[in-house]
Amino acid sequence: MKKKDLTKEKKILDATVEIIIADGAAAISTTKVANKVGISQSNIYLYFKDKRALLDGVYLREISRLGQTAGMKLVLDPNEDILTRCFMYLKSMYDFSLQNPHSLYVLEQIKLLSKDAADYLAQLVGPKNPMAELFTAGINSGVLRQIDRSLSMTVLFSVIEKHTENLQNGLYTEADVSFETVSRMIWAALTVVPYPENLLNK
Amino acid sequence: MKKKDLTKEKKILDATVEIIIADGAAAISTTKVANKVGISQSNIYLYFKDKRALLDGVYLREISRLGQTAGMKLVLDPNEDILTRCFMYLKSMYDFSLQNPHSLYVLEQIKLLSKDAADYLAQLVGPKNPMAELFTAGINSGVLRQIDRSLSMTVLFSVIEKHTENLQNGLYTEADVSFETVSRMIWAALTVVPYPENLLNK
Amino acid sequence: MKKKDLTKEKKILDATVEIIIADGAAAISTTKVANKVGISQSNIYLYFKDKRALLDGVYLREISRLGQTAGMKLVLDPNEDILTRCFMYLKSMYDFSLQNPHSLYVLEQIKLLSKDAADYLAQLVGPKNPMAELFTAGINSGVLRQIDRSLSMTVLFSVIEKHTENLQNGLYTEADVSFETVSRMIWAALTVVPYPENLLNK
Amino acid sequence: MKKKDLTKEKKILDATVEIIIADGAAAISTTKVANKVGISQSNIYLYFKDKRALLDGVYLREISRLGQTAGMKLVLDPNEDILTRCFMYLKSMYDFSLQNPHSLYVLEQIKLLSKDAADYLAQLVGPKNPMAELFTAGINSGVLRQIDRSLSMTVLFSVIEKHTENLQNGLYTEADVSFETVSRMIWAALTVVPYPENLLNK
DNA sequence: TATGAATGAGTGTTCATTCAT
DNA sequence: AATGAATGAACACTCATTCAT
Repeated sequence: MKKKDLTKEKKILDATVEIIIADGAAAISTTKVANKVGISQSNIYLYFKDKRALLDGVYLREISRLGQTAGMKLVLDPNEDILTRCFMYLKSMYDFSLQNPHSLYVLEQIKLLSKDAADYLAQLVGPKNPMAELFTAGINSGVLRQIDRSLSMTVLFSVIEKHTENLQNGLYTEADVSFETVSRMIWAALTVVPYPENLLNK
Repeated sequence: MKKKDLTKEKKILDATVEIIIADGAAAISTTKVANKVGISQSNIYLYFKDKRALLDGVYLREISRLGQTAGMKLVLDPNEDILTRCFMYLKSMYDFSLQNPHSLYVLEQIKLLSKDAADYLAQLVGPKNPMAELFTAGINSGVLRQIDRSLSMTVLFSVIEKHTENLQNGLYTEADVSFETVSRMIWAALTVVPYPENLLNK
Repeated sequence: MKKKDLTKEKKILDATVEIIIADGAAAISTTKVANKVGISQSNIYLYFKDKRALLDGVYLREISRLGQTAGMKLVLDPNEDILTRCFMYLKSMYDFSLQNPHSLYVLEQIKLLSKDAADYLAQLVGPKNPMAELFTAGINSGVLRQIDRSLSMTVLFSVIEKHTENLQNGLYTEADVSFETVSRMIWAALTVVPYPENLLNK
Repeated sequence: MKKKDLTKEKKILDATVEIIIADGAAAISTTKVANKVGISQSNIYLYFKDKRALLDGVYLREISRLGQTAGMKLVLDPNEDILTRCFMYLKSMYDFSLQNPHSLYVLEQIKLLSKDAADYLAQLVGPKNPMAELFTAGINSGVLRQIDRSLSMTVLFSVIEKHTENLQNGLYTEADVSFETVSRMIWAALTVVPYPENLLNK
């Protein structure tokens, strides 16, 4: 169970993601993943003890990717003012999604497969999450709408994911539906303050 | 493939829905469904030619349930003013979801299982849909936000679904998070006009 | 199990034959036959107690059709001279096959499905068969080759069947490969006497 | 799909052939084959990707066996005179069939099961087949009867197959019906020249 | 570290057959 | 005479997982 060859582990995760994108998470099988990587099926079990562990691997990598997004540093900086942090969070997510057009979809697909979806989401939205504190602060400072955080998160993620999907499918271009348009909508849902025009080109 | 025993067909659909709720759409198998109904597995094929047809059956029943919601008549009435119609649409969906707490989840699960999700969604959001006209009118009359309809729909459905789920899971009660709270959030995202306070208790 | 409606029985047999021709005997199923006839599946069991009985029905009808061929009267007439009877048998089979291009194929396909093929063939070539006597006489009178009858029959049937199949498939036309050509070949295999030119246009 | 254990693959093919011989090709099922070999059913899919591939495997092995028959070298030698080559072909087939009493039957059964029989036959009788050239030469040199090759092949194969079957069934012995007897019959059907007595004991 | 071999449980689907109406 | 409903057995095929090498 020692994972020496990190390259191989990465290849396996990549292949899994490819399959999710192409056929959905329900279509994942160790056979298909192994074929895609070009290794033997049983080899996968050296890197992941389970199919479950494989899915977890994909999920966690995607989550951590999301956490390492550039703008995140600013978002988590407690010295920055709340409104800016909130807006930058929105912008970071948007940028991240356009740069990793399949990330949110992959996350959703994996959640779909697990009944214990709540457990997973917990790692993202859960109480231990650094984001929780931002939300609390946001509400307390009168920026964010006073509503359960899960609903705000839902708006944020579902709109950005749908928008990304639309762009991928060529339904429209970013010229037609810009960041400003999308973020105004999300901002209206999440906050009770005017859209921060000044932050737009920051 | 004649379906005399409508009771049985209903039972099969019900069992399928139960499984989706309990374990997700990916967990559906004809065997499980049959066991739940208490019939032989092959019997299912007398009522549904395919597993696909079974899923379609579940999907369509849920969709039609949604379309028959009380408030829908008002929503589709072209003599009513646009703002009222939009608000009533939102309210109808909200009420429907609370009364059928699993409907939206079931619909989403089935959509996520099918790659041809677009085809399905089409029946709901598609151009032939009577809702499309409401949206166009809503935008033209300056009530709705000028943004691709799919994004507005996403906000509407995902928030209501999440809210319903939260209530189901006992995360909070309707006293904590009321229709007004939720609808204000959605309204802010969907429209560019003030929340119609007067329609609240209509 | 009373077979009142002879029309229906015929329709079932016809449908079965159609399926054999299209997809082979292995593809026969009561469902397919019933669908083709436009009756319910269980209805078939009123006319045939078994799938086996259905196949038998097809087989026997085809066999009896073969026995009722015009030229057969002459063949079985013991007053006619042996050489003529032999030639007419060959000609009868040839004509029959061209007029019923699927008959021999159907018979072969049904035999394929039964291990007890020998039992079936028996009805055709067996000792009780009137043809047996013709063969014995043919050999005794020095017309037919002294060889086990089954081998002669094999040449006769397999060549005619293949020829019919070739014509059906458009591999060549009767202008290219005439009765004379084919019958000369068969005649050479079956007999030890010259080809009866005079009987050709009889 | 790598096949290291050639023994196992062979065993599977052998079991399949046994079933064909006992019950006909239509009776083949992966379960039966697996049971006969004494392995789990799914194991078969490690050696053959398909049931189709399994049948192909049986077919091709039988075909190649046929091609490797001793006398074949002489048959294909273009320096040998045509009449000898033709006779040796006949003799090779005869010897092969008696030594592999089920080969021709197995081949026929598999062909009958496939609608695409033509494709299969092609490998045996097809235009790319070295035998095709022998036939053309045979006709041009005035040895073979001027008739479509498929008809000649039919006589050759069906008679030898039937003869082999008769011997197997104990209908008669080789003392009763010798190679000479059978080959004279086939020779008469295939050629327009006298039987080559001198080649008999070669 | 990697693989080929193996398997048992499970998949959706078709089938021949029976029976009450 | 005809049918809809029902079923158990069989089918080809896929899967996650294990193990010896």
